[in-house]
Amino acid sequence: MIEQIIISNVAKGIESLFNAKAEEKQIQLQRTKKEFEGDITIVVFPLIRLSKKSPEETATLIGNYLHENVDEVNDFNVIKGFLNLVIDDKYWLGFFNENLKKSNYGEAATHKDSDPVVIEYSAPNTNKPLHLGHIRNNLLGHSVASILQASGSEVKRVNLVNDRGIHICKSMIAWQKWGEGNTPESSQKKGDRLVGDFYVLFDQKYKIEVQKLIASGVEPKLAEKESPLLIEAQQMLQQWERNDPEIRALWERMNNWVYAGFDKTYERMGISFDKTYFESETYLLGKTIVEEGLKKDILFKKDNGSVWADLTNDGQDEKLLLRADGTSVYMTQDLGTAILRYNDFKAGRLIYVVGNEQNYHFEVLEIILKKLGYGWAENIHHLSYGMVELPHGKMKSREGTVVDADDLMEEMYQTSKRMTVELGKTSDFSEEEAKQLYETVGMGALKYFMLKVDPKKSMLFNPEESIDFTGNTGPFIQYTYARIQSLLRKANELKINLVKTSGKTLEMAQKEKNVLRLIYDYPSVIQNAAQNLSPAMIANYTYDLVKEYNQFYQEVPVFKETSKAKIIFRLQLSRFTAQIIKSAMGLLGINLPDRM
RNA sequence: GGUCGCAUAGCUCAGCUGGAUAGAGCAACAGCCUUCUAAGCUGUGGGUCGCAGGUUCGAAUCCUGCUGCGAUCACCA
Repeated sequence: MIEQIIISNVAKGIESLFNAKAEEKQIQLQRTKKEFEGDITIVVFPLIRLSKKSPEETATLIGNYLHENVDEVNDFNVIKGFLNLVIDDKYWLGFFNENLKKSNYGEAATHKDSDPVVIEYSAPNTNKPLHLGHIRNNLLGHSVASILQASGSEVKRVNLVNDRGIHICKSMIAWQKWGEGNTPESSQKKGDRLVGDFYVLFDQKYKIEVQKLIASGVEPKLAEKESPLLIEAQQMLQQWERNDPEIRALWERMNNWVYAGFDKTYERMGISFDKTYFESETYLLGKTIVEEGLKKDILFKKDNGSVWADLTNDGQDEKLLLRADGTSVYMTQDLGTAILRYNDFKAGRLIYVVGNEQNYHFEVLEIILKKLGYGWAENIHHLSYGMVELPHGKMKSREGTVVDADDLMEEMYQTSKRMTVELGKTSDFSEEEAKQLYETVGMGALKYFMLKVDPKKSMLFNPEESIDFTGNTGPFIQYTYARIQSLLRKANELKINLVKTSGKTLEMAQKEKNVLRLIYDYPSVIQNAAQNLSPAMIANYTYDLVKEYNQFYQEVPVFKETSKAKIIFRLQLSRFTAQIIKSAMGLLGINLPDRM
């Protein structure tokens, strides 16, 4: 790496020039700004303490030293406190030729010695279909997993399905009462949608019942608690916990409808898991751990029998872990599943992709696990992402503003189809090819839109305006890729051999070099994105690369060139760019068309 | 009220561990298809980086306070 060469030589230079020792931090490199000549810039301000000379003088002395002692440094210029180094094109071309044939360029080999990263995402409830919020969650989780893999980690993707509880009982009751034996088949509805509809129906009937009670003189709060429907749901939950065969059968039946529906949604989204946990199988897990903690006096019991963790020394309040009746709460279960998961995979790291509304929960989870003696709890990482907001605020099921995942994906398909047909892109496509293109572009637009913003920031989605297809978008990147494929097809027709390298003596146009410089950055972009758990970094990098490539494409024609070597170089550069686009978009779960 | 997070162009977003005149896209306007795909390229206009202090040779970036927005603080999940 050229950066390493420069840093070590700057250190040497400082020693021989100023008789001083530079710390690593003091040698700061950055990319030279476009408006100045050069490739790499050294910021000399931190070094003037060592040189005891003015910034300009220091820069000039170091520049001279590097010019004389480092082959790759061809020239330099000094502007204020910035030393701009011109790196010989031979270096860049050498790098290019060396890496041209690496099919997985940018991706690091898996380090086998370290324990796997376990990443949880999706975590749906089985009482309603997936919505916009889940889309961000799923895309983020899946993409971060891919990025970690590419950076060299072994990764396990897990899902934890919330398949039991009062919510699913509500759907079950509504179905029993008003379902008329309807099934996904008989109603022609996706199973998750069908069950979700019954959940909504329960809520409607429940509200009517509460209103009636209030009208008959019952206190509003009491009415909400004493509604016969709600009591029925609570009783059903108890029956479920007692393993009542009839209830269990219905529960299984309806959940299976939901899973069939989820599978379709996941499939269209391109999301998958290595393992799926079900809460019905894990919800009792935390109890024994809590009881052990109680024995060891790490936790304490209140007079009514409820069990708590005292976190007042950790800047938090007290946290309930077992109710007075001995039943567990969300936190209790999560303690249990964390330990289970850690043991299942010998996890080196546990990542949870969960919205930032649960920041508090995860903070407390980690503290309690540590208190209970699980040192690995510090390897828990909550990938806390911002909410997806609509122009008028959050999604609210009551106001019918929930954006359904399936609906949104279908809309993206239709928009993609409309745009593509308007542009006349598919006139020579078969019907099958055309459909595939609409899907690829529509999903590409959606995924890129969701992933290009920093995960921790909340983002805005406006259902009124459809997601763009021009500018910083998925389709723009896909389009560039398709353009390159077109070039390569033509090269193939012309029987141009792209195997042999073009040597180090080629003269590059500025636009070519710009593209090459970005290609050079890709491996470090992956590492950075992995470190920050940020698909946005991959997206923004790819956009920069593609934008730069399009400038090259527009300004530097390939096949008009008379020099054979240059034609080959430009095609290789194009192919290399396409390869990176494919790799990077792969990390975001975005497919690419060969024509569009 | 306590805790945590966010605030950059009309809108949506970049800006890596502090470094040069703060960048893109959308929208607006003006150009570029007899030339490898115009879902593209070029140009113009648009900013007190929420406000006020502080640290530093240097602050959108770090610290403090304030304002605004959001989340959270349940014997809910």
